[in-house]
Amino acid sequence: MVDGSMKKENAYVTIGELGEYIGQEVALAGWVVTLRSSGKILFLVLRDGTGICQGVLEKTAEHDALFDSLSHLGQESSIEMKGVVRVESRAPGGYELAVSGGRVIGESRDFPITPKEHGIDFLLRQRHLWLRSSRQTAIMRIRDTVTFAIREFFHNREFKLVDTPIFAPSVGEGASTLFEVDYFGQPVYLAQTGQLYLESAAMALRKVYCFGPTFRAEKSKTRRHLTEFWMVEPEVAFIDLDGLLELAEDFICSIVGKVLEKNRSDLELLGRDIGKLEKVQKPFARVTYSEAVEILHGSRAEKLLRVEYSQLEKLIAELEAELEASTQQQATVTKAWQKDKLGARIIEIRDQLAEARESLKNIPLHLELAKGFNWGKDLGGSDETIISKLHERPVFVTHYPRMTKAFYMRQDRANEQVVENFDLLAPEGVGEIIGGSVREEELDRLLARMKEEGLATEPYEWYLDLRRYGSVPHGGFGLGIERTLGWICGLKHIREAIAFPRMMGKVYP
RNA sequence: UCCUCGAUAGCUCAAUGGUAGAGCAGCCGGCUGUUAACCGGCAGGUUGUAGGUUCGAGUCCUACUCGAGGAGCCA
Repeated sequence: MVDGSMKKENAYVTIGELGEYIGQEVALAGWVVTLRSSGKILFLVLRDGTGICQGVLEKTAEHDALFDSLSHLGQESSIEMKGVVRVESRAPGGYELAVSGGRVIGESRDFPITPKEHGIDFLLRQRHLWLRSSRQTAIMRIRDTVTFAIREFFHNREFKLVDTPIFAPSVGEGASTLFEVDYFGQPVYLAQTGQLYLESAAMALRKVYCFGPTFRAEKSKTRRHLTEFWMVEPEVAFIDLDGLLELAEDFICSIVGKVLEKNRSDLELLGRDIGKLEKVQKPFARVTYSEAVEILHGSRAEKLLRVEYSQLEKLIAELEAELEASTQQQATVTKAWQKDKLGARIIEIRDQLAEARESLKNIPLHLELAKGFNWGKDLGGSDETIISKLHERPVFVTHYPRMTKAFYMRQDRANEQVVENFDLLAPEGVGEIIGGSVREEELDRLLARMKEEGLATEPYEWYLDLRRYGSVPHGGFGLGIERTLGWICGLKHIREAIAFPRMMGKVYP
């Protein structure tokens, strides 16, 4: 491209662009990741938000003062580091800096997050600092790709972004699951969806979407729940269920494709099985709710759970053997650091063992839930897991019983017991990431459903107007960003998918 | 709301009912190619809270608090 000086946004070169400066002297600015000193030589690993780079400094007469000032820096001190860039296979990242100058920008002492294992409670209390770790930055980069891919996808298809309100005056069903806010003496609720407002906008712009935070006050403490999460919701006029499924399918393929294109190294850092993401191609399987119930009752589900049960038993036996071996080995090794490394591995094995035993214990319960499932109930978490594990790609489940779903979902004219809705279940047992439906466009049917649910019509008059003034078939869906990221990144818990997770009983920092 | 498990140094964890320890982080010293470097030293504690059993409790019992992940509910 152009010469180096033209590219600089300021006096500093970033680590990401070091490859273009081999043999040249550059100045980097960043934070100290680790620092090792051997008396006469020191290695300083710097992180600047674009990558990591090792600086090497020898203690010579010329650099004596510099050596002393750098060798006493604490982890995460911010510094400026100057030197000549050279290729070095032993250095992380492939380049290193022969340090010739440096300056402390901001000191750091006793950084709480050490290069050791930490518990989740501690890490969440240090979330503002935890964000700096390689794993967390990888997730944030993937989130950025996902967010951008979403906007790009809708923009390219002529969808218009419409921002819907966070304060919602009335609630649909289940008022207890929303956060109440005092709005000048009047109770309002933090939005759990922008959908009803979006339907209005779809009657204006035809294809619209909203993308923002959404709030649920459910007292759920599981790995797939947050009280504040981000959701993107498209809404389209003149669309039917098939059209919605196609849209959702293209949407998911587009998002996953972009992440595969832009974040391979991040996925590798997270230890994600990339082959599983590469299988995310059209078409996705489609089963109706009624078929899902049959699957749950049938031999495939039972076989799946039995296979899983024996695999878990095998895994547990292996882990127990390794635990035994590691424990014995730990008693025989002499070096303290060897004991420590084995100790860390033992803790890891115990964690995995505990998790495997928990899963094993749950399988008979899941089997029982699946067998005892009756048509008319909503699918439970374990039921969804079973359906999703039977497929390598995401699966659509459509046509749920009318009575388990919201009043605005369109009744199937061929079978009025069910509605034209769908959930999209991500594979690998992740479960629901999308929920959507065609909306009931006939005023009379909508009013009948509201009556059935015992809903007052008065707060919804504006919404009913959409059926009075040129109603058209329309529909849409909502995608949970954190759940999607959890699936793409292979996270155990979606709390890592957002910078500052809000969970039941956790609002700090 | 229910079920299961847990709480010991800043962090991760040890400790048959019998003198509370180790590693990391911190501080001091040593070491010229380290990859969570290594070696030596120093410092670091009201064992979540309140009771109880006992000659003696980190360990046993009861209650509570907080946390983890399941169920329900949901994206």
